[in-house]
Amino acid sequence: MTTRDSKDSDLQRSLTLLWAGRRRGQRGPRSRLSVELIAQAAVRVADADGLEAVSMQRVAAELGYSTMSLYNHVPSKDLLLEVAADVGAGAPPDLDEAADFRAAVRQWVAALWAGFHQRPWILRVPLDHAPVGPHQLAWLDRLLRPLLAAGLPGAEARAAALHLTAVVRGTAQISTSMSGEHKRDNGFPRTDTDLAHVVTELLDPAEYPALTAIHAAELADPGQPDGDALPFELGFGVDRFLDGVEGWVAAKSRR
Amino acid sequence: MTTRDSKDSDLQRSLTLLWAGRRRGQRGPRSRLSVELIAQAAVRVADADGLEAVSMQRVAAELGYSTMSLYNHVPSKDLLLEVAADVGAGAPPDLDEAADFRAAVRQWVAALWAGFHQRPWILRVPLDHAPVGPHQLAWLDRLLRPLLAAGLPGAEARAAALHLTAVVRGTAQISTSMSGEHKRDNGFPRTDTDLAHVVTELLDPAEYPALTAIHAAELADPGQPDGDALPFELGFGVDRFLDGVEGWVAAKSRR
DNA sequence: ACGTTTCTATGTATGGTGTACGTAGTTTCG
DNA sequence: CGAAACTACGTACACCATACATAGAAACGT
Repeated sequence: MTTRDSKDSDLQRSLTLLWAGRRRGQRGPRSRLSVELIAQAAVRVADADGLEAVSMQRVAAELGYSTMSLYNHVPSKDLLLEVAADVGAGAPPDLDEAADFRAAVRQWVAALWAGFHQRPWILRVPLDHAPVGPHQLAWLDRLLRPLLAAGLPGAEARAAALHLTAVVRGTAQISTSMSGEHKRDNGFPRTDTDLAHVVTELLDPAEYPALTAIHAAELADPGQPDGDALPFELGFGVDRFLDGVEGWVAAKSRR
Repeated sequence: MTTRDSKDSDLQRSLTLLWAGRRRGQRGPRSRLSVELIAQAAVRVADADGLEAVSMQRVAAELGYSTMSLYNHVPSKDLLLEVAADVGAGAPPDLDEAADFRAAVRQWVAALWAGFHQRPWILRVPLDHAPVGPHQLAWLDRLLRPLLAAGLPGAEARAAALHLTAVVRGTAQISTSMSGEHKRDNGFPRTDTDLAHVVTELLDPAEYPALTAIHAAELADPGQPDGDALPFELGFGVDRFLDGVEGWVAAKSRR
Protein backbone atom coordinates (compact mmCIF):
# COMPACT_ATOMS: atom_id res chain seq x y z
CA MET A 1 0.00 0.00 0.00
CA THR A 2 1.85 2.92 1.37
CA THR A 3 5.08 1.03 1.10
CA ARG A 4 7.78 3.47 0.12
CA ASP A 5 9.36 2.23 -3.04
CA SER A 6 12.77 3.80 -2.69
CA LYS A 7 14.05 2.63 0.61
CA ASP A 8 12.17 -0.37 1.92
CA SER A 9 13.85 -2.46 -0.70
CA ASP A 10 16.51 -3.22 1.88
CA LEU A 11 13.85 -4.56 4.21
CA GLN A 12 12.52 -6.62 1.37
CA ARG A 13 15.98 -7.89 0.71
CA SER A 14 16.38 -8.74 4.36
CA LEU A 15 13.16 -10.65 4.29
CA THR A 16 13.90 -12.66 1.21
CA LEU A 17 17.34 -13.37 2.57
CA LEU A 18 16.20 -14.40 6.00
CA TRP A 19 13.31 -16.44 4.75
CA ALA A 20 15.37 -18.07 2.04
CA GLY A 21 13.25 -16.75 -0.77
CA ARG A 22 15.78 -17.92 -3.30
CA ARG A 23 14.96 -17.37 -6.89
CA ARG A 24 15.28 -20.53 -8.93
CA GLY A 25 17.68 -19.57 -11.65
CA GLN A 26 17.43 -21.63 -14.76
CA ARG A 27 20.35 -21.44 -17.04
CA GLY A 28 23.62 -21.15 -15.20
CA PRO A 29 25.38 -23.65 -12.99
CA ARG A 30 23.97 -24.22 -9.55
CA SER A 31 26.01 -22.63 -6.82
CA ARG A 32 27.52 -24.83 -4.19
CA LEU A 33 27.42 -21.83 -1.87
CA SER A 34 24.31 -20.59 -0.13
CA VAL A 35 23.19 -17.95 2.32
CA GLU A 36 22.96 -20.57 5.02
CA LEU A 37 26.46 -21.82 4.49
CA ILE A 38 27.86 -18.32 4.48
CA ALA A 39 25.94 -17.35 7.58
CA GLN A 40 27.11 -20.45 9.39
CA ALA A 41 30.68 -19.64 8.47
CA ALA A 42 30.21 -16.13 9.81
CA VAL A 43 28.84 -17.57 13.03
CA ARG A 44 31.84 -19.82 13.28
CA VAL A 45 34.23 -16.91 12.86
CA ALA A 46 32.35 -14.76 15.36
CA ASP A 47 32.30 -17.59 17.86
CA ALA A 48 36.00 -18.09 17.46
CA ASP A 49 37.34 -14.55 17.34
CA GLY A 50 34.55 -12.12 18.01
CA LEU A 51 32.46 -9.94 15.77
CA GLU A 52 35.32 -7.66 14.77
CA ALA A 53 37.04 -10.62 13.19
CA VAL A 54 34.11 -11.19 10.86
CA SER A 55 35.19 -9.74 7.56
CA MET A 56 34.13 -10.80 4.13
CA GLN A 57 37.60 -12.03 3.43
CA ARG A 58 37.75 -14.04 6.63
CA VAL A 59 34.38 -15.65 6.02
CA ALA A 60 35.29 -16.44 2.44
CA ALA A 61 38.56 -17.97 3.56
CA GLU A 62 36.68 -20.03 6.11
CA LEU A 63 34.68 -21.51 3.26
CA GLY A 64 37.57 -21.81 0.86
CA TYR A 65 36.11 -19.34 -1.60
CA SER A 66 37.24 -16.00 -2.88
CA THR A 67 36.02 -12.86 -1.18
CA MET A 68 33.83 -11.63 -3.96
CA SER A 69 32.02 -14.90 -4.36
CA LEU A 70 30.01 -14.13 -1.27
CA TYR A 71 28.39 -11.21 -3.00
CA ASN A 72 26.63 -13.59 -5.33
CA HIS A 73 24.54 -14.71 -2.39
CA VAL A 74 24.60 -11.83 0.02
CA PRO A 75 24.11 -8.21 -1.02
CA SER A 76 26.19 -6.63 1.75
CA LYS A 77 28.02 -7.33 4.96
CA ASP A 78 25.28 -5.71 7.01
CA LEU A 79 22.74 -8.12 5.67
CA LEU A 80 25.06 -11.01 6.27
CA LEU A 81 25.48 -10.01 9.88
CA GLU A 82 21.75 -9.79 10.25
CA VAL A 83 21.31 -13.30 8.95
CA ALA A 84 24.21 -14.56 11.02
CA ALA A 85 22.67 -13.09 14.15
CA ASP A 86 19.41 -14.85 13.45
CA VAL A 87 21.14 -18.13 12.71
CA GLY A 88 23.30 -17.74 15.78
CA ALA A 89 20.27 -17.16 17.96
CA GLY A 90 18.96 -20.59 17.11
CA ALA A 91 15.57 -21.97 17.94
CA PRO A 92 13.93 -20.99 21.23
CA PRO A 93 13.39 -23.63 23.89
CA ASP A 94 10.08 -25.33 24.36
CA LEU A 95 8.61 -23.92 27.51
CA ASP A 96 6.90 -26.00 30.09
CA GLU A 97 3.25 -25.64 29.16
CA ALA A 98 1.98 -27.07 32.39
CA ALA A 99 3.87 -24.58 34.48
CA ASP A 100 2.35 -21.31 35.54
CA PHE A 101 3.20 -18.32 33.46
CA ARG A 102 5.84 -17.08 35.89
CA ALA A 103 7.86 -20.24 35.63
CA ALA A 104 7.49 -20.28 31.88
CA VAL A 105 8.65 -16.69 31.52
CA ARG A 106 11.57 -17.25 33.85
CA GLN A 107 12.52 -20.25 31.79
CA TRP A 108 12.46 -18.14 28.64
CA VAL A 109 14.49 -15.38 30.25
CA ALA A 110 17.08 -17.82 31.49
CA ALA A 111 17.42 -19.38 28.07
CA LEU A 112 17.87 -16.06 26.32
CA TRP A 113 20.29 -14.94 28.97
CA ALA A 114 22.33 -18.08 28.51
CA GLY A 115 22.26 -17.63 24.77
CA PHE A 116 23.59 -14.10 24.97
CA HIS A 117 26.41 -15.26 27.17
CA GLN A 118 27.24 -18.05 24.82
CA ARG A 119 27.35 -15.76 21.82
CA PRO A 120 28.03 -12.24 23.12
CA TRP A 121 28.74 -11.02 19.62
CA ILE A 122 25.06 -11.17 18.79
CA LEU A 123 24.61 -8.15 21.03
CA ARG A 124 27.17 -6.24 18.98
CA VAL A 125 25.40 -6.73 15.69
CA PRO A 126 23.82 -3.35 14.99
CA LEU A 127 20.04 -3.40 14.81
CA ASP A 128 18.87 -1.84 11.59
CA HIS A 129 15.18 -2.52 11.64
CA ALA A 130 12.48 -4.45 13.42
CA PRO A 131 13.27 -8.09 14.09
CA VAL A 132 12.04 -10.18 11.21
CA GLY A 133 14.29 -13.24 11.33
CA PRO A 134 12.56 -16.59 11.69
CA HIS A 135 14.42 -17.42 14.86
CA GLN A 136 13.95 -14.03 16.40
CA LEU A 137 10.26 -14.19 15.73
CA ALA A 138 10.15 -17.70 17.11
CA TRP A 139 11.67 -16.48 20.36
CA LEU A 140 9.11 -13.71 20.47
CA ASP A 141 6.30 -16.12 19.79
CA ARG A 142 7.38 -18.45 22.54
CA LEU A 143 7.38 -15.62 25.02
CA LEU A 144 4.01 -14.32 23.94
CA ARG A 145 2.28 -17.63 24.61
CA PRO A 146 2.53 -17.66 28.41
CA LEU A 147 1.81 -13.95 28.51
CA LEU A 148 -1.39 -14.38 26.55
CA ALA A 149 -2.26 -17.42 28.57
CA ALA A 150 -1.86 -15.38 31.72
CA GLY A 151 -4.70 -13.18 30.55
CA LEU A 152 -2.99 -10.19 29.02
CA PRO A 153 -4.73 -8.67 26.01
CA GLY A 154 -2.72 -8.49 22.80
CA ALA A 155 -1.27 -5.02 23.08
CA GLU A 156 -0.22 -5.53 26.69
CA ALA A 157 1.31 -8.90 25.94
CA ARG A 158 3.27 -7.25 23.19
CA ALA A 159 4.46 -4.51 25.52
CA ALA A 160 5.36 -7.03 28.20
CA ALA A 161 7.31 -9.10 25.70
CA LEU A 162 9.16 -6.04 24.53
CA HIS A 163 9.93 -5.17 28.12
CA LEU A 164 11.38 -8.57 28.88
CA THR A 165 13.34 -8.75 25.67
CA ALA A 166 14.77 -5.33 26.30
CA VAL A 167 15.68 -6.21 29.87
CA VAL A 168 17.57 -9.34 28.99
CA ARG A 169 19.24 -7.71 26.02
CA GLY A 170 20.22 -4.58 27.89
CA THR A 171 21.37 -6.39 30.99
CA ALA A 172 23.35 -8.88 28.97
CA GLN A 173 24.96 -6.05 27.05
CA ILE A 174 26.16 -4.43 30.22
CA SER A 175 27.06 -7.70 31.86
CA THR A 176 29.04 -9.17 28.99
CA SER A 177 30.81 -5.91 28.33
CA MET A 178 31.88 -5.72 31.94
CA SER A 179 33.29 -9.20 31.95
CA GLY A 180 34.94 -8.72 28.60
CA GLU A 181 33.25 -11.74 27.07
CA HIS A 182 32.78 -10.01 23.77
CA LYS A 183 36.37 -10.46 22.78
CA ARG A 184 37.45 -14.03 22.67
CA ASP A 185 40.95 -13.44 21.41
CA ASN A 186 41.73 -11.80 24.71
CA GLY A 187 42.75 -15.06 26.25
CA PHE A 188 40.84 -15.16 29.48
CA PRO A 189 38.03 -12.74 30.21
CA ARG A 190 38.61 -10.04 32.76
CA THR A 191 35.96 -9.09 35.24
CA ASP A 192 35.79 -5.52 36.33
CA THR A 193 35.18 -6.57 39.87
CA ASP A 194 37.45 -4.06 41.42
CA LEU A 195 36.01 -1.34 39.26
CA ALA A 196 33.82 -0.21 42.10
CA HIS A 197 36.83 0.57 44.20
CA VAL A 198 38.58 2.49 41.48
CA VAL A 199 35.54 4.58 40.81
CA THR A 200 34.48 5.31 44.32
CA GLU A 201 37.90 6.68 44.99
CA LEU A 202 37.38 9.26 42.31
CA LEU A 203 33.82 10.17 43.12
CA ASP A 204 32.88 13.31 44.91
CA PRO A 205 30.36 12.14 47.53
CA ALA A 206 28.55 15.43 47.25
CA GLU A 207 27.80 14.89 43.61
CA TYR A 208 27.19 11.17 43.76
CA PRO A 209 25.63 10.55 47.16
CA ALA A 210 23.60 7.50 46.23
CA LEU A 211 26.52 5.77 44.60
CA THR A 212 28.78 6.28 47.56
CA ALA A 213 26.01 5.12 49.86
CA ILE A 214 25.64 1.93 47.85
CA HIS A 215 29.34 1.38 47.79
CA ALA A 216 29.23 -1.02 50.71
CA ALA A 217 26.70 -3.40 49.22
CA GLU A 218 28.76 -4.21 46.19
CA LEU A 219 28.89 -7.22 44.03
CA ALA A 220 27.33 -10.35 45.28
CA ASP A 221 28.49 -13.52 43.60
CA PRO A 222 27.97 -13.57 39.85
CA GLY A 223 26.31 -16.96 40.08
CA GLN A 224 26.08 -19.58 37.43
CA PRO A 225 23.45 -19.07 34.74
CA ASP A 226 22.75 -22.75 34.27
CA GLY A 227 19.23 -24.10 34.09
CA ASP A 228 16.53 -21.73 35.20
CA ALA A 229 18.67 -19.95 37.71
CA LEU A 230 19.03 -16.24 37.10
CA PRO A 231 21.74 -14.11 38.64
CA PHE A 232 20.39 -11.74 41.22
CA GLU A 233 21.12 -8.67 39.12
CA LEU A 234 18.72 -9.94 36.47
CA GLY A 235 16.32 -12.03 38.52
CA PHE A 236 15.28 -9.35 40.96
CA GLY A 237 13.98 -7.03 38.28
CA VAL A 238 12.27 -9.77 36.34
CA ASP A 239 10.56 -11.03 39.47
CA ARG A 240 9.33 -7.57 40.42
CA PHE A 241 8.02 -7.13 36.90
CA LEU A 242 6.20 -10.43 37.07
CA ASP A 243 4.76 -9.41 40.43
CA GLY A 244 3.38 -6.34 38.76
CA VAL A 245 1.93 -8.23 35.84
CA GLU A 246 0.31 -10.71 38.17
CA GLY A 247 -1.29 -7.99 40.21
CA TRP A 248 -2.43 -6.26 37.06
CA VAL A 249 -4.29 -9.22 35.62
CA ALA A 250 -5.70 -10.05 39.03
CA ALA A 251 -7.07 -6.55 39.44
CA LYS A 252 -8.47 -6.61 35.95
CA SER A 253 -10.30 -9.89 36.37
CA ARG A 254 -11.67 -8.77 39.73
CA ARG A 255 -13.27 -5.76 38.13
CA MET B 1 45.05 -5.02 45.03
CA THR B 2 44.15 -7.84 42.78
CA THR B 3 44.13 -5.52 39.82
CA ARG B 4 45.56 -7.33 36.85
CA ASP B 5 48.48 -5.37 35.58
CA SER B 6 48.46 -6.48 31.98
CA LYS B 7 45.05 -5.60 30.74
CA ASP B 8 43.30 -3.12 32.96
CA SER B 9 45.54 -0.43 31.64
CA ASP B 10 42.84 0.34 29.11
CA LEU B 11 40.38 0.81 31.90
CA GLN B 12 42.84 3.08 33.59
CA ARG B 13 43.24 5.00 30.38
CA SER B 14 39.47 5.26 30.06
CA LEU B 15 39.26 6.60 33.54
CA THR B 16 41.96 9.20 33.19
CA LEU B 17 40.48 10.24 29.88
CA LEU B 18 36.93 10.48 31.10
CA TRP B 19 37.83 12.22 34.28
CA ALA B 20 40.22 14.59 32.58
CA GLY B 21 43.23 13.44 34.55
CA ARG B 22 45.54 15.44 32.34
CA ARG B 23 49.14 15.50 33.20
CA ARG B 24 50.56 19.00 33.44
CA GLY B 25 53.44 18.99 31.05
CA GLN B 26 56.08 21.58 31.64
CA ARG B 27 58.33 22.28 28.75
CA GLY B 28 56.57 22.15 25.43
CA PRO B 29 53.93 24.38 23.94
CA ARG B 30 50.46 24.10 25.37
CA SER B 31 48.05 22.36 23.06
CA ARG B 32 45.05 24.24 21.83
CA LEU B 33 43.32 20.92 21.41
CA SER B 34 41.86 18.87 24.23
CA VAL B 35 39.92 15.71 24.85
CA GLU B 36 36.80 17.74 25.43
CA LEU B 37 37.07 19.63 22.18
CA ILE B 38 37.69 16.46 20.25
CA ALA B 39 34.81 14.67 21.92
CA GLN B 40 32.50 17.58 21.22
CA ALA B 41 33.50 17.53 17.59
CA ALA B 42 32.79 13.82 17.46
CA VAL B 43 29.40 14.46 18.97
CA ARG B 44 28.73 17.09 16.34
CA VAL B 45 29.63 14.71 13.54
CA ALA B 46 27.55 11.90 14.99
CA ASP B 47 24.60 14.22 15.45
CA ALA B 48 24.86 15.36 11.89
CA ASP B 49 25.59 12.17 9.99
CA GLY B 50 25.37 9.25 12.35
CA LEU B 51 27.95 7.17 14.11
CA GLU B 52 29.30 5.58 10.95
CA ALA B 53 30.36 9.00 9.77
CA VAL B 54 32.60 9.47 12.79
CA SER B 55 36.09 8.80 11.56
CA MET B 56 39.29 10.24 12.85
CA GLN B 57 39.74 12.14 9.63
CA ARG B 58 36.25 13.56 9.77
CA VAL B 59 36.60 14.66 13.35
CA ALA B 60 39.98 16.19 12.67
CA ALA B 61 38.59 18.01 9.65
CA GLU B 62 35.73 19.29 11.78
CA LEU B 63 38.31 20.88 14.06
CA GLY B 64 40.60 22.06 11.32
CA TYR B 65 43.47 19.84 12.41
CA SER B 66 45.29 17.00 10.79
CA THR B 67 44.15 13.47 11.44
CA MET B 68 47.13 12.40 13.48
CA SER B 69 46.92 15.34 15.83
CA LEU B 70 44.04 13.72 17.58
CA TYR B 71 46.26 10.92 18.75
CA ASN B 72 48.14 13.34 20.92
CA HIS B 73 45.08 13.60 23.11
CA VAL B 74 43.20 10.37 22.52
CA PRO B 75 44.85 6.97 22.44
CA SER B 76 42.37 5.30 20.08
CA LYS B 77 39.09 5.73 18.31
CA ASP B 78 37.37 3.35 20.69
CA LEU B 79 38.29 5.51 23.63
CA LEU B 80 37.21 8.60 21.78
CA LEU B 81 33.80 7.08 21.14
CA GLU B 82 33.50 6.19 24.77
CA VAL B 83 34.19 9.75 25.81
CA ALA B 84 31.90 11.10 23.11
CA ALA B 85 29.08 8.90 24.33
CA ASP B 86 29.50 10.20 27.84
CA VAL B 87 29.66 13.79 26.69
CA GLY B 88 26.68 13.25 24.42
CA ALA B 89 24.65 11.81 27.27
CA GLY B 90 24.92 15.06 29.13
CA ALA B 91 23.88 15.70 32.71
CA PRO B 92 20.82 13.93 34.09
CA PRO B 93 17.75 15.98 35.00
CA ASP B 94 17.03 17.00 38.54
CA LEU B 95 14.15 14.85 39.68
CA ASP B 96 11.27 16.16 41.65
CA GLU B 97 12.27 15.35 45.22
CA ALA B 98 8.87 16.01 46.63
CA ALA B 99 7.19 13.56 44.31
CA ASP B 100 6.71 9.93 45.23
CA PHE B 101 9.28 7.53 43.95
CA ARG B 102 7.08 6.33 41.10
CA ALA B 103 6.78 9.78 39.63
CA ALA B 104 10.48 10.40 40.07
CA VAL B 105 11.43 7.16 38.37
CA ARG B 106 9.04 7.77 35.51
CA GLN B 107 10.56 11.20 35.10
CA TRP B 108 14.00 9.68 34.91
CA VAL B 109 12.88 7.05 32.42
CA ALA B 110 11.23 9.65 30.23
CA ALA B 111 14.34 11.80 30.23
CA LEU B 112 16.62 8.94 29.30
CA TRP B 113 14.19 7.80 26.65
CA ALA B 114 14.10 11.27 25.17
CA GLY B 115 17.86 11.45 25.25
CA PHE B 116 18.25 8.20 23.36
CA HIS B 117 15.85 9.43 20.71
CA GLN B 118 17.71 12.66 20.40
CA ARG B 119 21.06 10.95 19.98
CA PRO B 120 20.34 7.44 18.71
CA TRP B 121 23.99 6.96 17.86
CA ILE B 122 24.82 6.62 21.55
CA LEU B 123 23.12 3.25 21.46
CA ARG B 124 25.44 2.15 18.66
CA VAL B 125 28.62 2.90 20.56
CA PRO B 126 29.90 -0.52 21.57
CA LEU B 127 30.11 -1.06 25.33
CA ASP B 128 33.54 -2.24 26.29
CA HIS B 129 33.41 -2.22 30.05
CA ALA B 130 31.35 -1.10 32.98
CA PRO B 131 30.04 2.47 32.78
CA VAL B 132 32.54 4.80 34.39
CA GLY B 133 31.87 8.11 32.67
CA PRO B 134 30.97 11.02 34.93
CA HIS B 135 27.69 11.61 33.16
CA GLN B 136 26.76 7.98 33.04
CA LEU B 137 27.43 7.64 36.73
CA ALA B 138 25.47 10.81 37.37
CA TRP B 139 22.46 9.31 35.60
CA LEU B 140 22.83 6.19 37.68
CA ASP B 141 23.11 8.18 40.87
CA ARG B 142 19.99 10.17 40.13
CA LEU B 143 18.04 6.99 39.59
CA LEU B 144 19.33 5.35 42.72
CA ARG B 145 18.14 8.17 44.94
CA PRO B 146 14.37 7.61 44.62
CA LEU B 147 14.90 3.86 44.72
CA LEU B 148 16.79 4.08 47.98
CA ALA B 149 14.28 6.55 49.30
CA ALA B 150 11.52 4.11 48.50
CA GLY B 151 13.06 1.70 50.97
CA LEU B 152 15.06 -0.69 48.82
CA PRO B 153 18.28 -1.95 50.36
CA GLY B 154 21.46 -1.27 48.44
CA ALA B 155 21.76 -4.44 46.44
CA GLU B 156 18.12 -4.36 45.38
CA ALA B 157 18.29 -0.73 44.45
CA ARG B 158 21.25 -1.55 42.30
CA ALA B 159 19.41 -4.39 40.63
CA ALA B 160 16.36 -2.23 40.08
CA ALA B 161 18.45 0.52 38.56
CA LEU B 162 20.12 -1.96 36.28
CA HIS B 163 16.72 -3.27 35.29
CA LEU B 164 15.39 0.15 34.41
CA THR B 165 18.51 1.19 32.56
CA ALA B 166 18.45 -2.00 30.58
CA VAL B 167 14.78 -1.58 29.75
CA VAL B 168 15.14 1.92 28.42
CA ARG B 169 18.33 1.10 26.57
CA GLY B 170 16.99 -2.09 25.04
CA THR B 171 13.62 -0.66 24.14
CA ALA B 172 15.18 2.42 22.65
CA GLN B 173 17.53 0.28 20.62
CA ILE B 174 14.67 -1.64 19.10
CA SER B 175 12.51 1.43 18.73
CA THR B 176 15.07 3.66 17.09
CA SER B 177 16.25 0.92 14.81
CA MET B 178 12.71 0.32 13.65
CA SER B 179 12.11 3.91 12.83
CA GLY B 180 15.48 4.27 11.20
CA GLU B 181 16.49 7.18 13.39
CA HIS B 182 20.04 5.96 13.66
CA LYS B 183 20.92 7.13 10.22
CA ARG B 184 20.46 10.80 9.77
CA ASP B 185 21.84 11.02 6.26
CA ASN B 186 18.89 9.02 5.09
CA GLY B 187 16.83 12.12 4.59
CA PHE B 188 13.58 11.41 6.42
CA PRO B 189 13.28 8.47 8.73
CA ARG B 190 11.24 5.52 7.64
CA THR B 191 8.92 3.76 10.01
CA ASP B 192 8.42 0.08 9.60
CA THR B 193 4.76 0.40 10.23
CA ASP B 194 3.68 -1.94 7.53
CA LEU B 195 6.27 -4.44 8.63
CA ALA B 196 3.67 -6.36 10.58
CA HIS B 197 1.70 -6.97 7.44
CA VAL B 198 4.67 -8.11 5.44
CA VAL B 199 5.70 -10.49 8.12
CA THR B 200 2.35 -11.94 8.97
CA GLU B 201 1.90 -12.83 5.36
CA LEU B 202 4.97 -15.00 5.50
CA LEU B 203 4.34 -16.59 8.84
CA ASP B 204 3.09 -20.10 9.20
CA PRO B 205 0.32 -19.82 11.83
CA ALA B 206 1.15 -23.30 13.05
CA GLU B 207 4.66 -22.30 13.98
CA TYR B 208 3.92 -18.81 15.21
CA PRO B 209 0.46 -19.03 16.76
CA ALA B 210 0.88 -16.26 19.31
CA LEU B 211 2.18 -13.81 16.74
CA THR B 212 -0.67 -14.41 14.37
CA ALA B 213 -3.11 -14.15 17.24
CA ILE B 214 -1.66 -10.79 18.18
CA HIS B 215 -1.67 -9.62 14.62
CA ALA B 216 -4.97 -7.81 15.04
CA ALA B 217 -3.92 -5.66 17.97
CA GLU B 218 -1.03 -4.03 16.18
CA LEU B 219 0.59 -0.70 16.54
CA ALA B 220 -1.14 1.89 18.57
CA ASP B 221 0.00 5.43 17.97
CA PRO B 222 3.70 6.00 18.63
CA GLY B 223 2.90 8.95 20.86
CA GLN B 224 5.09 11.90 21.61
CA PRO B 225 7.80 11.42 24.19
CA ASP B 226 7.68 14.96 25.49
CA GLY B 227 7.66 15.70 29.19
CA ASP B 228 6.95 12.72 31.40
CA ALA B 229 4.72 10.97 28.90
CA LEU B 230 5.96 7.54 27.94
CA PRO B 231 4.79 5.68 24.89
CA PHE B 232 2.65 2.71 25.76
CA GLU B 233 5.21 0.21 24.59
CA LEU B 234 7.63 1.46 27.21
CA GLY B 235 5.28 2.76 29.87
CA PHE B 236 3.32 -0.42 30.40
CA GLY B 237 6.36 -2.46 31.35
CA VAL B 238 7.80 0.24 33.54
CA ASP B 239 4.52 0.67 35.37
CA ARG B 240 4.18 -3.06 35.98
CA PHE B 241 7.73 -3.12 37.28
CA LEU B 242 7.02 -0.25 39.62
CA ASP B 243 3.88 -2.04 40.80
CA GLY B 244 6.04 -4.97 41.68
CA VAL B 245 8.61 -2.90 43.51
CA GLU B 246 5.92 -1.14 45.46
CA GLY B 247 4.36 -4.40 46.54
CA TRP B 248 7.76 -5.75 47.45
CA VAL B 249 8.71 -2.96 49.81
CA ALA B 250 5.20 -2.94 51.28
CA ALA B 251 5.38 -6.64 52.01
CA LYS B 252 8.83 -6.25 53.48
CA SER B 253 7.89 -3.43 55.82
CA ARG B 254 4.78 -5.31 56.90
CA ARG B 255 6.83 -8.20 58.03
C1' DA C 1 68.80 36.70 26.84
C1' DC C 2 69.81 32.20 25.40
C1' DG C 3 70.24 27.37 24.77
C1' DT C 4 68.02 23.22 25.87
C1' DT C 5 64.44 20.56 26.65
C1' DT C 6 59.97 18.84 25.50
C1' DC C 7 55.68 18.72 23.72
C1' DT C 8 52.61 19.65 19.54
C1' DA C 9 51.16 19.10 14.98
C1' DT C 10 52.07 17.15 10.66
C1' DG C 11 53.29 13.94 6.66
C1' DT C 12 54.19 9.65 5.14
C1' DA C 13 53.38 4.82 5.02
C1' DT C 14 51.24 0.26 6.00
C1' DG C 15 47.97 -3.14 6.23
C1' DG C 16 43.33 -3.64 6.58
C1' DT C 17 38.34 -2.88 5.14
C1' DG C 18 33.80 -3.19 1.95
C1' DT C 19 32.48 -3.53 -2.52
C1' DA C 20 31.98 -1.92 -7.84
C1' DC C 21 33.16 -3.88 -12.10
C1' DG C 22 34.79 -6.73 -15.89
C1' DT C 23 35.82 -11.40 -17.31
C1' DA C 24 36.46 -16.33 -17.82
C1' DG C 25 34.36 -20.46 -17.49
C1' DT C 26 30.64 -23.75 -16.93
C1' DT C 27 26.20 -25.58 -16.66
C1' DT C 28 21.66 -26.00 -18.22
C1' DC C 29 17.89 -24.93 -21.48
C1' DG C 30 15.79 -24.56 -26.18
C1' DC D 1 24.59 -28.28 -30.44
C1' DG D 2 24.48 -23.53 -29.90
C1' DA D 3 23.13 -19.91 -26.70
C1' DA D 4 21.82 -17.98 -22.70
C1' DA D 5 22.75 -17.16 -17.96
C1' DC D 6 24.79 -17.67 -13.83
C1' DT D 7 28.95 -18.59 -10.82
C1' DA D 8 33.37 -17.61 -9.11
C1' DC D 9 37.31 -14.80 -9.53
C1' DG D 10 40.85 -10.98 -9.96
C1' DT D 11 41.61 -6.39 -10.11
C1' DA D 12 40.90 -1.85 -8.50
C1' DC D 13 39.37 1.99 -5.61
C1' DA D 14 38.28 4.65 -1.79
C1' DC D 15 38.49 4.72 2.87
C1' DC D 16 39.81 3.33 7.40
C1' DA D 17 42.83 3.28 11.98
C1' DT D 18 47.16 4.05 13.35
C1' DA D 19 52.77 3.34 13.74
C1' DC D 20 56.55 6.20 13.03
C1' DA D 21 59.70 9.93 12.00
C1' DT D 22 60.19 14.80 11.63
C1' DA D 23 59.91 19.70 11.98
C1' DG D 24 58.84 23.34 14.63
C1' DA D 25 57.52 26.18 18.52
C1' DA D 26 56.98 27.18 23.24
C1' DA D 27 58.51 27.28 28.02
C1' DC D 28 61.94 26.32 31.36
C1' DG D 29 66.69 26.78 33.76
C1' DT D 30 70.45 29.43 33.66
